[in-house]
Amino acid sequence: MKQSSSSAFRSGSDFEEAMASRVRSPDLASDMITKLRAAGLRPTRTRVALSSLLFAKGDRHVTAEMLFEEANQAEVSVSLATVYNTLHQFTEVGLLCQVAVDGSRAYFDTNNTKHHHFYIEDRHELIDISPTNMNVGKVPVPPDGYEIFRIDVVVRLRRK
Amino acid sequence: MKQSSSSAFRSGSDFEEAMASRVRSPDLASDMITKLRAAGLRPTRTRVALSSLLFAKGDRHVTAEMLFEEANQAEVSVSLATVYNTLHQFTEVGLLCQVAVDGSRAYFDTNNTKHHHFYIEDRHELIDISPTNMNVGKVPVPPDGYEIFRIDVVVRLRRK
DNA sequence: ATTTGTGCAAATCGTTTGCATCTGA
DNA sequence: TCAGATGCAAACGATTTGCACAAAT
Repeated sequence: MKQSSSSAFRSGSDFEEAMASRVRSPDLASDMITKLRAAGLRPTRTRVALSSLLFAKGDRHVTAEMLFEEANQAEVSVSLATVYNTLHQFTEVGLLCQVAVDGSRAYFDTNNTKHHHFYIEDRHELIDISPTNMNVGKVPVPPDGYEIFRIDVVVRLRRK
Repeated sequence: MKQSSSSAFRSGSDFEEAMASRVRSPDLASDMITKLRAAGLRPTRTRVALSSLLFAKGDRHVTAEMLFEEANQAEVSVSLATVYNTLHQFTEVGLLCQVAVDGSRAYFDTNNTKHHHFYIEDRHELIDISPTNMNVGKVPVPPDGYEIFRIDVVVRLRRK
């Protein structure tokens, strides 16, 4: 899994050092570089920094605004526009998936395996539901010419 | 069910005539007046006109923009803001329900019974799925202090 | 060197709000 | 009469885009 950081990029570059200084663990950065390369994205500083934030702490559900604040506080300064662009790029290559629950904001989920969600409306908070704990029964046949590519289940919660 | 139109509102009013002239069938208008009154909303011209459009043709999934165009073409001129307000009022009193599938637009569904949806992404189109044809299995217990008030299932479709 | 990404500000889109005016009970 | 609705325009928040600059291969 983990590999020596030098294996992930060209030697003699100060890219490695620059990257390492931006995140807590140099190993994390190199993991991210590997991950980005595997996804076909060039591992730029911004992408490495953002993916480190996103993927370091297990499953997360973030809005662009949330990630933007997090990044600007602790890491490289990024513009909000770039955060949006990056989140969409990550989504396109399958590193993230987008969850439509709120209408007003877009949530991005670092868990890209099949699963569902609780949505706590008054806290604007998402919680994963493993497909083990909840599965959808029979699904009707889609209209002609179309196929199912995803099934989203949102269990909406309110304070008792 | 249906009742004579004069029974629905004060006699001597030209409200009835005005309403009747705005929709194909005066009976439809009076049905709408009844429906609105039952929901605790005053049957104003705008509300009667919009509800006639919404509820005359069976189950529909509309955006504010769609209803706005429809109304302005065929009926009383309404402002887009009023369409939004009216859709929300209808939702609050349970005549409509709001479906969050697209993130960018809000859809309003005239079917307010429990059911699910196909969502055809490339056409931005919703199709009802009766709960008879699809049901969700066991649902995990919600976190403490919260209760489930709705479960949304969206089956996303793509062209084959 | 060439291609690809980034920052910024301005543009856009859907939606909401404030307020003066109108209308139904 | 008078609370409640409506229209309009302006305000708004989230997201996207255009373009000059910077960085990665």
